[in-house]
Amino acid sequence: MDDTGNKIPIKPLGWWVRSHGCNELHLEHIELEVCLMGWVQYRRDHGGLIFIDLRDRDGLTQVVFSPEVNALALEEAHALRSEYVIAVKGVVRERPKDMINPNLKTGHIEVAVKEFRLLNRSETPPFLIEDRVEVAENLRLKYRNLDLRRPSMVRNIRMRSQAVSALRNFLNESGFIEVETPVLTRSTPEGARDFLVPSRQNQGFFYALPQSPQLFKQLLMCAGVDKYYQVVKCFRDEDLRADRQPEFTQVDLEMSFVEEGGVMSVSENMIAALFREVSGIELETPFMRLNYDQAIADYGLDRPDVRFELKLKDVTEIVRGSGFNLFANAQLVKALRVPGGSELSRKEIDDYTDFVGIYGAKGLAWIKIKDNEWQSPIAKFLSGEERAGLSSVLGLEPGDIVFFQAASPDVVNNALGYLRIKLGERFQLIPENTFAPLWIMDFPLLEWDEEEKRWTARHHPFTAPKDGHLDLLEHEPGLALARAYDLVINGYEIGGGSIRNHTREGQEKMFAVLGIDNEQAGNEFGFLLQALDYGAPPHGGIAFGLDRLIMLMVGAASIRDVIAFPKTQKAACLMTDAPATVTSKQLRELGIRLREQGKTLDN
RNA sequence: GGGGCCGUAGUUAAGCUGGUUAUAACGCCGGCCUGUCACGCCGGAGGGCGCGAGUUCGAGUCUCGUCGGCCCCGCCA
Repeated sequence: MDDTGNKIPIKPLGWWVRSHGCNELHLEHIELEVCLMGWVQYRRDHGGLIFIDLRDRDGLTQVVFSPEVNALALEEAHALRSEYVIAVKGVVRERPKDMINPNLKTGHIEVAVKEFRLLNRSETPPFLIEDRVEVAENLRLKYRNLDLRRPSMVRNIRMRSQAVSALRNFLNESGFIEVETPVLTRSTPEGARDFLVPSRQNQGFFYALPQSPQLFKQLLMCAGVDKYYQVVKCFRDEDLRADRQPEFTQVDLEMSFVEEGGVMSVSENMIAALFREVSGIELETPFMRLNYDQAIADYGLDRPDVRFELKLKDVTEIVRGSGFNLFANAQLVKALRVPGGSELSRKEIDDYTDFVGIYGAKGLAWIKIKDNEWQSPIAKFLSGEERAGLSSVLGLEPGDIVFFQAASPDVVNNALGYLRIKLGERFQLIPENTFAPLWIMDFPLLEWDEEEKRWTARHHPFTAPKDGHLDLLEHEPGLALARAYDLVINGYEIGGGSIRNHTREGQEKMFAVLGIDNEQAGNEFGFLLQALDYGAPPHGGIAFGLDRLIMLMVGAASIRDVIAFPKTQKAACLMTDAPATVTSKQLRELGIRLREQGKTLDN
C-alpha cells in the first residue's frame, strides 16, 4: 500500500455503537443523530464536498462530508477509497427536493457527517463490488468473500436462510423432530461413489461420508421417532453439473405409519408454505400428479417442465409400413409439433440436429407445414395415408414444424425431450416467474444395468415395490413398480422419496434381485435387517435438494450462486485450494502410501 | 472416460486471412471541483497475450501438449 500522501490512521471502534443499518433511514428519521458503519461503495469527491455511499448487507446510505459540519473530517475523507471500512456519526437530513435519488430506498435522506472513524483500509478489490459487472466465475470463487458482498449474492444467501427457517418452522409445527446423524459412517454398495475418510485408529479401514442419511433415518423410524427431519449435508463423489455439487444440502424427512399420500401431502404443504413465506407465491395444492409412463410418453423425460404445453406424440404405428425405412423399422417413432415453428432457419435446424446428437440421435427428421405443401427432406417418402395420419394425430396446421425421432425408446425420448425444452426457450413458450410443481409416480422399481448385467435399484434398495409387485421380482423384475415419488418443479428434480420395505422378508427379496446375497446383506446391512426384525413400523419419507430449491426460488442459473463457498466442476475450492496434498507424516499415521510418490506436501 | 466453449492491462472485452511501438471502456494513481449519486474535467501509470514446445524471416493470431474455468454426455440408487 502507498504510505505517502494523505494517509489517515485506523482507529478502534471505541465506544461507538451502530444505531442503524444502511438501508434503514427515511424521512421519519430526520434530525436524528445516527451512527452507521459499513464499506465505501462509491466516493464522489467534489473537493469542497464529498459524498460517500456507505454499504452494508442491507443497502446504501449517502453520507456527506462538508466544511460547514466538520472541516477536518472533510479534509480526512479525501483519503477514503473503495471498500474502506468506516464508521460515521452524523445527523439525518432531508435532501433538497431535486437531489432525491429514487434508486435508493434511503434516497430521500442523507447523513451529514459530524465525525468519522476509519476502521480498516482495503486494497483495490480485484473486481467491482456491484451486481451489474460480470466477472469470470473463477475470480469470483477465488475472492468469494468479496463476491459475497455483492447485493445479489447477499440476497441469495439471505433467502436461503429464510427458506431453511420456514422449512424448519413448518416441520417443527407439524410434529417432526430434528435429529442429527453421523457424517462419518460406513461405505455401502449401490448408489453413487463414496467419499472415503481413512481411519487412523483402525488402519486400513475407512469411513464414508453419507450420500444421504437414508439408513439412519429408517433406523430412527425403527426407534419410534415417528417423524424425523434434518437439514443435512450429503456427499457424492460424482462428476459435477450446474445443478450438482459434491457436497450438497438435503431437507430430509421420514415418517412412520404413512403411505405415499401421507408423505406427499406433508411435502406439498411444506413446499407451499416455503413459497408463501419466502417468495409470497401461492402454489396450488395438491400438486399435479403424473405417472412415470405418462411423463415419458408426453415429455420424454421423467422430470418434465410442464410450464409449457408442447407434447410428444407416438406415431410409430402410423409410419409402420412407410417407404421411409428409418421410420418403418424403428422401435419407436415420436413426433414433436411446434406451432409456428416453420420460421426456423436451416441453420437453426442443423444446430438442433447437432443438439440431439448429444443424446445419441443419428439425425433429426423434420417437416415444415406450408400452405400447400410439406417442405421436408423426408416428405417424398411419405404416402398420402401417412400424411393424413400424421396430420390428424398431430393436428398439423400451416406454419408448423414437426420434428421426428426414430430409434430406441431411450434415444427418442431423451432427444425429443431435451429438444422440447430447447424449443420452448427458442419460441419463448416458458412463462417466467412461474412455478409448476408436479409429482411423478409409479416409477419402475428396477433398472437393467447393461454394463454390469444386473438389475439395480432405480431409487434405492430400500424402496418398497407396489402392493402385489413383490412377486414380480422373481420372474419379471422389469415390470415391478416402486412405491416412489419424485417432486419436479420447472424441469428440476427437487425431491424424491418412497415408502420403504419395513419387513425383513421384503427387504431380503429386494436385495436378492439386486444380486446382494444373504452374506453380503448381513455384512453390510445387517443392522438394518436386524432393526426390521424388532417391530419396525411401516414408514416412508422423502428428501429435497435444498440448493436446487433455492436456485429456483432466486432464479439463479447455477447451484453455485446459492452456496456460499461452492466448488468448481473439478470439485476444487479456489479460495482454500482444497483438495490439497498432505504431509508424509499424516499419511504414515493413516497407514497410507501413495501409488504415485512425491505428491505429498513435504517433498 | 468423452464432446463443446473460453483464457489478451486490476476487470470486461476488441485484435480480419500471422507483419511496424497490442486497442477501448471501466477501475487505479495525481491534479481541479460545494450538490453529486455508476459525479464531472485535465493528466498519468499499467499488459506482451494462461503455461510449454513447435512451424515461420516473423506468432494473441497457425500446430501440438499442458494447466485452469464454464456447459454438456456418461456417471449422479
